[in-house]
Amino acid sequence: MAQKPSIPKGTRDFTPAEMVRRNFIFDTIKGVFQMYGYMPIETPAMENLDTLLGKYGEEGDKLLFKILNSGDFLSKSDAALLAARDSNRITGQISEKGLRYDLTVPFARFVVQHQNEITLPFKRYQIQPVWRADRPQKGRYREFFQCDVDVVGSDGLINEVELIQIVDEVYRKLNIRVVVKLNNRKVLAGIAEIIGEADRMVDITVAIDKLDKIGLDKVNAELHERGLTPEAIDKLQPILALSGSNGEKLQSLSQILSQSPTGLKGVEELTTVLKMVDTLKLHTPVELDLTLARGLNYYTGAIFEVKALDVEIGSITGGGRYDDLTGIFGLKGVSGVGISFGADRIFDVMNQMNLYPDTVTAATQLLFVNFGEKEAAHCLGLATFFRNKGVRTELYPDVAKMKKQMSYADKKGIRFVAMVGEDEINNNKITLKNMVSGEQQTLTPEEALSLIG
RNA sequence: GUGAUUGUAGCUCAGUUGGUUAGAGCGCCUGAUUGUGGUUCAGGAGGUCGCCGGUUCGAACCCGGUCUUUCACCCCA
Repeated sequence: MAQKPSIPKGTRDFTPAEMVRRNFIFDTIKGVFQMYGYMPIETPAMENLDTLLGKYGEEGDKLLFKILNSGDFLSKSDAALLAARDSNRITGQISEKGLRYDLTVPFARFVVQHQNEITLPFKRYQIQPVWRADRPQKGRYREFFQCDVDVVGSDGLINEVELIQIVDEVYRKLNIRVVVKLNNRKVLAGIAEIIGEADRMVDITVAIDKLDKIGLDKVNAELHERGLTPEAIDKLQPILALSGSNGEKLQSLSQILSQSPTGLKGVEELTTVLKMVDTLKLHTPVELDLTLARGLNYYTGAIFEVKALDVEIGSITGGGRYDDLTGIFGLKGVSGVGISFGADRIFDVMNQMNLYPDTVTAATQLLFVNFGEKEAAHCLGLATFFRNKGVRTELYPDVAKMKKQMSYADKKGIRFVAMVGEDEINNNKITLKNMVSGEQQTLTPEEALSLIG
């Protein structure tokens, strides 16, 4: 019985036409990364579960895809837990591997594990899929590609600047209008500190992150719900109301945070980065956004987010500085900073706006019609001639009706069809048909080449 | 995890208050045209109406469950 084939929720197949476009995106991004001295690495799709667990917060743990142990995994598990149907606790007994949730944590693991083979500062890029057991929705998939660039082992803020420069360059090459939003965790920590809620930074940031979306009143309501005192919420108001240029915001902040050394350090970092970025004269606006929080709680300094200006789709790139991610795996004192381009969202944006240049194609340029065994053998040699000259060439593999072979060329968007039968073989010519104009003429291979090239 | 929403031919979609044999456009296949595609014309194939169960004399249509699609929330690229 033939069953209807399907793929898991939130995953997708990509057709050749789509892959050509996706590869254009990947190649563009990769090219820019390499131009800045980042080197590629790859890590396994699956990691040991204890590498992943606890790195993304409670919510992140829930979104991890876990892999069932091989063999008779139930025989070794605790009967009482099984009987109690306690999924959370039974998980540790039946699963010890999980699919990677992002590329940053596996990278941190990689750095620690290979610390003797790599030279700090270590600049790497990594383009691989990640998996999250989320409910799919607009711009959100369960399997998607991230394109990460990170540098570890360097505290210099020049790295932050360089990353912004990379963002600018990638999106200029892809022709997507974006804005870079910049914030700093130290500033957020300072704010939490001076309003007297130092240990509630995550609650505060998660709430104010929604300011754009739900408005001030609802943010205040949520802050209250999350257990902040009315006094603290009151003190927060002037900060939420901050406006003006980046410079003006920084000025106000340095006053507001004057009692918080951490906060002031954040302001100083932001100032330094923004000053350097200014001198670069980028196309992309860089905006200081205090409401930018970002979920991942391993960030300790700069936080970035990039939003597309012409398409409503959440952020298409994000990242930040993490001072001690490798510490969890036993290597202290190595700071990292990096960003991640969300390839699938970029793909969605590019598709929606049809931003691909016409040159994005991998179509065959020349098809040899197959008239029979003898003719095909002759065409094999001719095809090699054209391929050696850089023409994407194929020979139809079967002796099929002309109509079928022509329509194959038509559907594949092949511009030229070569017909080589007995006459052509004898005269060492080929009959070349231009599928767009419909014209055809009999030529020597060299003449044909100049027409195709 | 919470709340909605979708599912009929390969694709996009019609399908009346529940009533005989479920339709259209596009695509596909064959021929008109044995060395000529895209246009035209003639013909043809293709459907357990997502799946399981229930109500009914009778279900694509009503009810329940389940899977899937899309969307919002939580969270996030």
